[in-house]
Amino acid sequence: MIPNRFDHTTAAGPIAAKWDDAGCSHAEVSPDKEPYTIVIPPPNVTGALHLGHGLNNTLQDILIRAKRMQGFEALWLPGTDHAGIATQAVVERRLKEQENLTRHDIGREALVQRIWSWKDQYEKRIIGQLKRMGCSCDWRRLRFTLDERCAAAVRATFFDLFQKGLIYRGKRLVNWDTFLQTAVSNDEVENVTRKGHFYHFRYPVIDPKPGEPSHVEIATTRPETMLGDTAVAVHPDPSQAFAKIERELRGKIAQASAKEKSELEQQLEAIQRRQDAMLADLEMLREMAADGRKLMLPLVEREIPLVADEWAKPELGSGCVKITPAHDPNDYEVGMRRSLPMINILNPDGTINSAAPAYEGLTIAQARKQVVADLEAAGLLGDIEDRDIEMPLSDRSKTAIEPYLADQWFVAMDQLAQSAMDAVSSGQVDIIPERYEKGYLDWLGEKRDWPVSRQLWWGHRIPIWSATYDRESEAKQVVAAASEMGASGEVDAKVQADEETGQFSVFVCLRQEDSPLEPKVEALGLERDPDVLDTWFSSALWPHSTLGWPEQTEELAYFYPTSTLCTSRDIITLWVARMVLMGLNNLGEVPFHDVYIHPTILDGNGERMSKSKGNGVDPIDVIDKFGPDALRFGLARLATETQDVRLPVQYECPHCEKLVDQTKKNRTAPVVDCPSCKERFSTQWAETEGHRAFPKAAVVSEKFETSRNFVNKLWNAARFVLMNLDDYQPRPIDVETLPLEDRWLLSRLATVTRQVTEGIDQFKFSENARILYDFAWDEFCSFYVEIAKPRLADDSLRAATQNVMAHGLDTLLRLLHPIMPFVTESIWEYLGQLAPERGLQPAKVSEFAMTASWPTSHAEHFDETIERQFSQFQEVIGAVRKIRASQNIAPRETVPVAIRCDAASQALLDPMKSYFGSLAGAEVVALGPDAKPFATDAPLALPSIDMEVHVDLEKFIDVEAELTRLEKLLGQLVKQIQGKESKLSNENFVSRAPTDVVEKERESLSDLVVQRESVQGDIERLKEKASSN
RNA sequence: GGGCGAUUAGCUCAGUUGGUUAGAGCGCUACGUUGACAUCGUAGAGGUCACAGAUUCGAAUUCUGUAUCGCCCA
Repeated sequence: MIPNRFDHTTAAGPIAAKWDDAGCSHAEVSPDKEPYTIVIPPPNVTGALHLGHGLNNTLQDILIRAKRMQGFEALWLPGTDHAGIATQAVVERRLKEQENLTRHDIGREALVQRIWSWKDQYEKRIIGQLKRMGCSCDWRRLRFTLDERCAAAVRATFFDLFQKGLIYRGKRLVNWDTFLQTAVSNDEVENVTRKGHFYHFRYPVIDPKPGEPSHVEIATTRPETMLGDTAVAVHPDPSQAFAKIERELRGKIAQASAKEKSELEQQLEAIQRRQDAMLADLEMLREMAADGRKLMLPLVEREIPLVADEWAKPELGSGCVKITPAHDPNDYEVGMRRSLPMINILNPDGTINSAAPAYEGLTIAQARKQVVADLEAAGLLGDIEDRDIEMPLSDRSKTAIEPYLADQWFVAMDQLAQSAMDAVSSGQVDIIPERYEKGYLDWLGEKRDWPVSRQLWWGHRIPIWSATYDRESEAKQVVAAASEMGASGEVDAKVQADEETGQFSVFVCLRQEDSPLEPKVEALGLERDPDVLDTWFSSALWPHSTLGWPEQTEELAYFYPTSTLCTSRDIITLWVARMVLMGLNNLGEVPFHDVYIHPTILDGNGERMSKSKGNGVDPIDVIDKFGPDALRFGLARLATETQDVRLPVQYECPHCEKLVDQTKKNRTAPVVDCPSCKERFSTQWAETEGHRAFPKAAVVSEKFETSRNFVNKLWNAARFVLMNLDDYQPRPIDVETLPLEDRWLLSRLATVTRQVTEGIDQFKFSENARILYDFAWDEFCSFYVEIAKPRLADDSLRAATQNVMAHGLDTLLRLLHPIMPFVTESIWEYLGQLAPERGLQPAKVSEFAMTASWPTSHAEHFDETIERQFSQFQEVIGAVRKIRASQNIAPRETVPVAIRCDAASQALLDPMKSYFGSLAGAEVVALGPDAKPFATDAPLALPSIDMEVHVDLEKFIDVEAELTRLEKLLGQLVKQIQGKESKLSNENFVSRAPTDVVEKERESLSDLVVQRESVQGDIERLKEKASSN
């Protein structure tokens, strides 16, 4: 006997093992088949996966399983990403917390060793998560962005770009993370608003002319940066600047609502007052700047110029701004424009360096205090205002980012970016949904050079050896010596002049990993760059490095370009764009044809899921509770075309198993009181032993409950089918001879198969899930299976019913398999035991659902008339049920029913009379044009199909209930009739709307009127009857 | 400041090119358990489609503006 529940806890493991043993997910080069390839967006080994990854990977698996069934050689290539900064940061933080050591204490090799063991641990966990979700990756091809094959690809690419002159070294202002001591990209910086202060300083003017001020006032939120000031700027044309602001404000006022107007007018007045008060002074300063006046920078006693630059805003502060080119991005621009010196005042660890000897060694915070105190002592400190300041924070270390001038390697993006833009504009790469193309093109269009150095130890080390020389001839000699060491494809050397120092740098790039040339290059006095490459550099190569490039493997020839990339929108620029340009550079071909961008999962409060917030849900917790199929089905339903979806998150109380909504408050609490059973449970924040004494609650979402129920429904429908197949004999299905309900099922299967097949190609995951859910539940279970019950009991119909039923279930299993692989596989096995040969022309099916062929949509089975007729039947059933419910007739009672209809409907319904029993607890006693109401009658008219359904209430009558029902019905009818009448009496509607629409309205109005009269008659009769009793 | 998106039932979401009474799941109410399934069945209640204009005979749907929320970029 088959159990009445699908027990995923015992079933899923063995199923996965069988697939694995049979090599179902392994793909090989098969020239006679068309390839379909997906490379996984490699998850970071920094941490475990949450439901965002769950969604991403479920969708990929749906695609790959469907394509595999469709006969493609389907390869889903798995792997993980080393995630340079993130992973090193995690390991370093642990090192500090647990052993109070820094990376410098243990050294490069030991740190990298520790990160490798971290990687091993998390890679294992991630792969385990994917496997439990049922992901049918080709595990034999598992890759890691830092493995040898990927390293070879990185090396080959870097060398190629270097040789093409697309890699150069430059000083740039970078986002410096003083904790991790590395530059981070803009994308790894998050701006937060903090409370801070706005300090006003006075810088003395050197030798002011008569009438000129003795001091210039500036203001800053970061006082310590004044140590690196190299100028003070004033606007070159303050009066014009004021005029421009006034013009803009007036423009806004003209368009503003009354409410905003007064506020804007106040702003305008303020600007005017300011102009009156300050314009003369600012113009004088402008003249002083033109005249070359200098200021004395206090504390460091450096002469700095007063310059005219538009960065100074007359409307803000004193109208003058200090310029610190080495520590502020805007000031850097001013420095470039005005050729100012750039003085770096920071050591890599964020302490003040020897550029300001009096402050050397102080941290930024200490220096800030000291500078303010010293300026006050010197009488140069003005007001200190409170102010909200925007502060850049490192995503990785959560410490403040310092703009910092450093040597970095860059990839010149001009040509590369253009090629990636062209690939999308020309349609070689399709981004779906299309709206994401804009962001991609805009970002690439800026063609900003890509800084690829990271001052880290975890990553691909930059393969450049360098040295600096005073004389160009000397540098050229070294270049010549290095170039002679190997062929031009092995070694490349360049000289780069440094304008600032007047020195000459020699850069030598080596092509091979562990090249024998390394010691020779080092013997020339060159040193290898200590930095590693940005992680995205190696992930940019992922679609081809994983297939063996730079080797010309047969896998590469066969599986590349890949078919589809499935990812989330936050890395369209960081990753997708870079894969496109690297694929084009290295292979001359785009890496994939379709980029499908799926939604981002938010929690119930609309916030992104993350482990650090506590709202991250581990797919394993959901699988433990609801099963892998429920997880997958639930996630697939979320994948609509929108960009965010909300998934409320709950704790599952370990005592009573009730779900407790997660709120912003309780999600960071170490222990929570269960509101249902009043017991306590702990959370991921539990720290003390006291907390840990309470059992820990899993974090899940009830959204998966529906899906779990669906799995159960499917299981039980299959169980019914299986229980009735003991004497099954395969026989061809002859459509012409089948009764209505069978032909209806085949017609619906044809449509559903077509829709689902199209849905896969159009990435309509949610719609597919809905179509299959509705079909399986509302049609296959609620109607087909119910109708099959009496037929299976009838010996003359049993065999044909078994064949169609087995075929229907078979098709449903195949269509559902990509979304719910485990339960469908399990049923498939049972079905195979009883009906190993099945189908329209019975044939032996494959051993696994996973390897079964995808159903074909039989267009010839689609029959509109049949579907319309069947829906008439469904309407009649619905009418009987409504009457029964309104009369509170007990389900075990069978009610006599009379159906007044035309001859055609009579012919249709006559053979289906016996199904009224199981579907509506009714017995049809009269059917056709002559069917009459009963003496004690409950009627329901179905005017759209010209039928009336009557139920004999002789034994059941509840006059009050019936009157209530009829009067409610009458009310609805009257309302609808009024609406229609007013519509049709509107001359505009009648004359302007298309005639068929008007005609339809007229018809439906007359139907409603007929119905109203009949209901009124029923009410009167009933009232009479009630009063006569 | 710019871009993208969202706003529909208590909650989470559908809603095709404008056209009957705007749908589903969960939750809620009532009734119901004799072999597919209570992880179920049947019926029901529940909506000013964020707001304001415009276009149209007709707008959840098209356009403009506003508000709120989220994300990305500066």
